[in-house]
Amino acid sequence: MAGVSVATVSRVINQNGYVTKDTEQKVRKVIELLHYEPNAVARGLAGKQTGTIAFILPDISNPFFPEVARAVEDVAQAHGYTVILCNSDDEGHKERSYIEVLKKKYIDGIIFASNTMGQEDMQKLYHIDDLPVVALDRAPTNQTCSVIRSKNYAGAQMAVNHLLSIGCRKIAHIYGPPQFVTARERLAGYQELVKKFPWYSPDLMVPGNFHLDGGMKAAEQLLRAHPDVDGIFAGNDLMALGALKTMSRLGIRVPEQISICGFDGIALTAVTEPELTTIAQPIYEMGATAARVLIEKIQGNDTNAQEYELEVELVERGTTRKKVT
Amino acid sequence: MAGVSVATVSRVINQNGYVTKDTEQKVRKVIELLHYEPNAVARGLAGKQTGTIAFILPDISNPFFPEVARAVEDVAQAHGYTVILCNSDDEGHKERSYIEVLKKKYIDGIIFASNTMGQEDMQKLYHIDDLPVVALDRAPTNQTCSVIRSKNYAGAQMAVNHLLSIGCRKIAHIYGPPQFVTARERLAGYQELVKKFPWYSPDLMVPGNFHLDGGMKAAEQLLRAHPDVDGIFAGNDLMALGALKTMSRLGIRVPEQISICGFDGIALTAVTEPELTTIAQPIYEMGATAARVLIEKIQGNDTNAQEYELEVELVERGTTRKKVT
DNA sequence: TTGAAAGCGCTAACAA
DNA sequence: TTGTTAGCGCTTTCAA
Repeated sequence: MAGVSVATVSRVINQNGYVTKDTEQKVRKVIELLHYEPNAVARGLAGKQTGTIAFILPDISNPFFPEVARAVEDVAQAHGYTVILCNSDDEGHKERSYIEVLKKKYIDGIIFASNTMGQEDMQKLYHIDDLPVVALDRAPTNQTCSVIRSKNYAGAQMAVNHLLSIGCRKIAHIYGPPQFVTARERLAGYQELVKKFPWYSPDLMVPGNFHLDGGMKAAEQLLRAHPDVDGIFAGNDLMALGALKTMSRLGIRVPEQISICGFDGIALTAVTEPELTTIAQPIYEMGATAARVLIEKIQGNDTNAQEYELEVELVERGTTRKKVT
Repeated sequence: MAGVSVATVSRVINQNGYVTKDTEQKVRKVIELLHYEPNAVARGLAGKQTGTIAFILPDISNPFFPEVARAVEDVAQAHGYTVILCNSDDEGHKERSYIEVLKKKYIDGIIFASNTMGQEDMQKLYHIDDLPVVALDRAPTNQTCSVIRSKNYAGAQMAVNHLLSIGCRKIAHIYGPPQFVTARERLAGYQELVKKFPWYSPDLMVPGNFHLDGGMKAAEQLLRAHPDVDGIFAGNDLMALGALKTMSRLGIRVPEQISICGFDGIALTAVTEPELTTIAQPIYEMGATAARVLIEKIQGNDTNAQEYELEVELVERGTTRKKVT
């Protein structure tokens, strides 16, 4: 110790315990002088907090997630945390193996955007009750896990209402894999609103896979069965873009002949021409909120689970336009 | 120790030092029994290796990077490493602050895809000579840093040759920010090949920003100055997509009136209609190679810097088509 | 071949 | 208010 003391330094650095202004000054000076940097790993060992959180998602290549990841990292960074990225491909065994590794590394908390395991599994199997967890888009089943979601049901209805309002008279829906809550909610929102119409028919709802190709195929199938469809609400933007592609290939004009509305609000919706009308989730905000909530939990405030339901917004663009009749 | 020994366990786990088959068996059994999991943080403290690498990139929201990140994470994961994600926005101070944090955390190595600092800075300022580093897309200036790149110059010429071969007779180039080597190399490749033609003119090269809007504006500007351009080679896919958008807005048919070729091979090139012809880099492969090389360095083999130059490939799609004359 | 013990660098309880 | 010291859980000499 160039100055005088020993682990009073610790007190200075952590700003806890009693220290005289005087000695504090001294210590800080020496710290400065020596370019001293506390060793994070040692602190981790001693304090069981590493200033690291993990973000487990299905696949960072899926265009929805980079923006979320960016938000998570931004907020984490701002609070002095570092984030570990984990691609689970929605496979349970990958999630599990990540969790094991992460726990060994004294991770401080986890943000889950991957859907495989029920919360119960997580708790039971991995004893992460103690570990702060926040989830994106799934129902909370335990007390320690907060959830960030957005208004899928209401959003779906906004989409349908928008299509109705511009004059569509037969609206179909391409829905995502039913194992995702988001897909189910959006489907339900559509169905509820639409079932009262005379043109309603269950096979106006066709399954997709939340990807481009799924949207393309679903749209083809749809048009074969219902050539008179004049509006499509897709369960996410990727499938909507797929549908748009199919239209383009079949020589069907959008929005003149068929209007298309997506869901998510990913950046890609602005690259096509016409640009895609969509129900935009506050994607960045969702990631940022998740990180914020997680960090608050880690730091001890706000222990109980909460559900945050963010607003969605209709972004009207080229793939939908008022019909001139 | 439930079995018999003490830190022989360490030897067993790390498979080093002498241990009898017999005691090894015993130890393993107890490990199994107790569900013992070595504590990674403690190992980190003791051994100065944490099994964690960092991936510093400009922005994970930029569509080029998710696929790289995915590759890095896949390979890391396969080798028992965990990856920390860092968005630098190409700002030096962010890179620096990350490096500081990462060093404190005993990170084992860094993959750099961010371009701000010269290697010299990195070495001089942050003493990361000891730390294994591999860079994506930049010239190596020091001995310890390997570089992964792809054939930008040759790729640019493939693009131009392709446009020539389908009958384009006046080919423009939208180039990226000159501070990026990749942008400079692609520009050089274009220029070298094109300067011998009578139609060549320096203002056929217009600047873009590697983003969609930059491509859109550049294309507008270009067409104003040279309405007779019939081929555009953009420095990356995003700008090419921007150019495509501009064409679509101006009612110019692609590929009939103007052909467009991009560079990178990102997934987005398949969402538009027509789909974008592009010079595809092996994006995933680049990330995977970076991770592989880094891990090899970390593990001691292969200490010296190498340059890996990966092949690119022409992916012919809808935005270019043989002119019928 | 195995055990004892000294760290790795920091935090926190306990004395002083 | 500050110093001592015992861990945190593992690796690694050095002896035995």
